[in-house]
Amino acid sequence: MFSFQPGLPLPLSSLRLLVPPLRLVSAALWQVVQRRDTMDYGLVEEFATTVLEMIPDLMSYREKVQLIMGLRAQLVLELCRSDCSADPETIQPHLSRMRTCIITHREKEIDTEVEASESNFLELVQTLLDDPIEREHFFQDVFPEEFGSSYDAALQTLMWEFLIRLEKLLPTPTFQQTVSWLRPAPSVLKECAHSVTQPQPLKTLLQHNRCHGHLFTNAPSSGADDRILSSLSHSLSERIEMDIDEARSQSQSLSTCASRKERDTLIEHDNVEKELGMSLDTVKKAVEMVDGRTEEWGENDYEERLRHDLAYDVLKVEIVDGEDMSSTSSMTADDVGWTCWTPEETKSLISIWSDEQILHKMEQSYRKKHVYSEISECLKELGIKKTTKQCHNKIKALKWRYRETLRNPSSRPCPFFSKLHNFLAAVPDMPESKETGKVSDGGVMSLDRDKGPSVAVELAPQREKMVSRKVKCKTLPGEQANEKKEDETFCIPQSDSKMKSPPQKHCRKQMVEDMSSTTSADNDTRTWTLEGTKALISVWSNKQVLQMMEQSYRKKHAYSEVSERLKVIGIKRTWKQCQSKMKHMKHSYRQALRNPSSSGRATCPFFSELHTFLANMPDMPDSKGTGKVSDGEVLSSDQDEGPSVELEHLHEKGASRKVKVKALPGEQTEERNGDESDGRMNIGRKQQVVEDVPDLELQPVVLLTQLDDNSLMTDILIVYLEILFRHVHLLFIVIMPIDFSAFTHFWNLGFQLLCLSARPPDAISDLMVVFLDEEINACCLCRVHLTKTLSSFSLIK
DNA sequence: TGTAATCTAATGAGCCTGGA
DNA sequence: TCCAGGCTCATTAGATTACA
Repeated sequence: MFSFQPGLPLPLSSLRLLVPPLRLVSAALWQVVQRRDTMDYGLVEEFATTVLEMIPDLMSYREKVQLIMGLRAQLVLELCRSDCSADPETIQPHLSRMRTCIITHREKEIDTEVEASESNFLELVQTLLDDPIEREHFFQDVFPEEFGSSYDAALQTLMWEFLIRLEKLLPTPTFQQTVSWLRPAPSVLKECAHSVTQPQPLKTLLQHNRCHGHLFTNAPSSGADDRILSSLSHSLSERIEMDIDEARSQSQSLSTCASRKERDTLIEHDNVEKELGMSLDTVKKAVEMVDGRTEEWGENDYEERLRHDLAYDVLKVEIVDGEDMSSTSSMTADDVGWTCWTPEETKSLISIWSDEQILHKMEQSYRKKHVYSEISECLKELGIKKTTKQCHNKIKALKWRYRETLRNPSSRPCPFFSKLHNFLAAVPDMPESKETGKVSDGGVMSLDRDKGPSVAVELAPQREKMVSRKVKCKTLPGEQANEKKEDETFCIPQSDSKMKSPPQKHCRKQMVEDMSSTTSADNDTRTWTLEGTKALISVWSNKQVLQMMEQSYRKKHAYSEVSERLKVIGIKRTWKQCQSKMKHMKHSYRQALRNPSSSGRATCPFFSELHTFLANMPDMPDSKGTGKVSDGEVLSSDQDEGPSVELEHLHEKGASRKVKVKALPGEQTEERNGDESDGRMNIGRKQQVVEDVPDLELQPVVLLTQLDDNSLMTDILIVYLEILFRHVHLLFIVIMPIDFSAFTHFWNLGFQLLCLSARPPDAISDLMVVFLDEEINACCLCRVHLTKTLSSFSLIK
């Protein structure tokens, strides 16, 4: 995959024209590992670390640690081998990095084996540095055995796995996708063409391909060939008549014109192509932002560029809320003024802050500036540029919020409460809670029983906390004890702040539940949370709702229906609120349509989701190239706009998935099946009825994998599923072991989880993953382990 | 229905005070 | 003098309201 034909190497300048940059770098990294260029392992490790921080689910904790530590360890040993580099000053940064890696990727429970390995390795390195004789013995006898060919083979396997998964995650877009993603702007052509201003690399590349027999003969002449000559030959009056005729023919039928048919075929093909790319829309947007950002980097700092060009630390920030945070991301710590801490950054900060060494240093000295400075440095190593002062401020704010939550549970809940609680609870200077009771080492907070059900948080000593990281939630007498793991219980993404989570008057238990995730009802009836908005979109995009909207000019009943449907899934909003929110979103969507630039899209964070059903609405503006709507049919696809969101290609998959499309009263009835679907149904005007499909296939089932903390993957999945549920009535899925929060995330969006219906969500521990559609499997970009068979699934059902 | 104005919440930064 | 805690202010952005 990464190697070219021997004897016919292309120069890098030509390769750059042919191979996507990410794949090119992947290939280079692979070669480094394959050739065992140990001294370059640092760069390889940095790349892997950055990607894995962004996409934690790409590899398991063990795999991650083994890959990253494995690379770094080889580099350290290589440095130790040489007399000139075997000094603590050179080695120490590498060891610190290994430590950071372990902390960063550490999961709920500390892996003692990993910790022991690290500790032993540190000891080994220290010995090698201190004792030259021991060092000689080690490299002569031990090293070839322990760090020889089998070590390299294991490292190569891990690296290969990593690169392959990355490759699958970000498949190279097709030409059609690229066309659809390219924003029409005057500078685009100039910028794109700039990369091929030097003719030689292009010439070399073309010659190379010619040698490999990729030259194709002229394609058969299409009808469009003569169209240009034909057009040029008409007079003005004829032209006007033709335009009128064409408009008429468009509104009546697409089938009368052969050339149009042909174009539609292309459009359909284009749509099908876009289906695959659809899920990658979010990725694509982020990549665009990254691309834009690379201009800001100087040409000389290659390593820095490499890291940022490929690192998805930028992506992870930007795609969470669909906003372009690039302006702050690219600044140096010193440049930044009023900068936001993203959830990921805050998590990293907490992760470093909660490290025993850091905590110990905090405790040791009243003067803590150097500790904040160290935290700042650690963050910098993770690619998070924050000044000492900013770290200090943030820690202060987090502590303040944590204390406030302790003192007054009815106050605004503290994000990351449980994470902070894991180590702050044991800090001696924590205040006593006014309402919830005392907090002391190893003690239990007493409850304010007058406030109704409450939660007692067991405060184990800090060391124990670091290991178990569990928060015990107790209910009042008479209620069942409930134990939840901390991350499942408290942590809500801070990014949600964008969608607001205002102060709520809850009892402690309520607070815990609210913070636990997105499952619980959206109790605040005034503001729209991220999940609430997504749920609204989900309901809005429902065929019946869209139909109600279309049927009458008076839409109150439709908004009421939306309100009711939201209520069912626990989101209480009046129809007025729904109307207002929908209006607002529609407006944002329109603006984004009119202004297809990235800034325009930034005003509409749910563009992709809205585009799936709003694009076909008759009252939508005819954006530049977005597609014209006429008589309920989309006449041209959005070739110049964002990726299409239709999934008609999925219909093609199964003949059993026969979809009958019934026209509304007065409209002509037509019948389609999946194979015939041309992908241009107007959802709002037509009623789809699925017939003759077993209940099993009618029941949508969510596909979940272990993606809970991965915003990128979750976003992709959400978009994908939302589309899927509208267009495809088949079953696949799922799941487990899975983090509760991931499950609830989808639950809150109103997705039904067939296989979970019989058991409470938190009782699910080891359910199966079944895919009924291979193509979907390919689209989902998920690691799905098919460890059981279909028969297992029927058991689950 | 679209849009501008206003309201509200979240959050980083900074100021003040007391303590080591 | 420095730091932490407590608190306020400024900035930002989403939600809501009012009006054309």
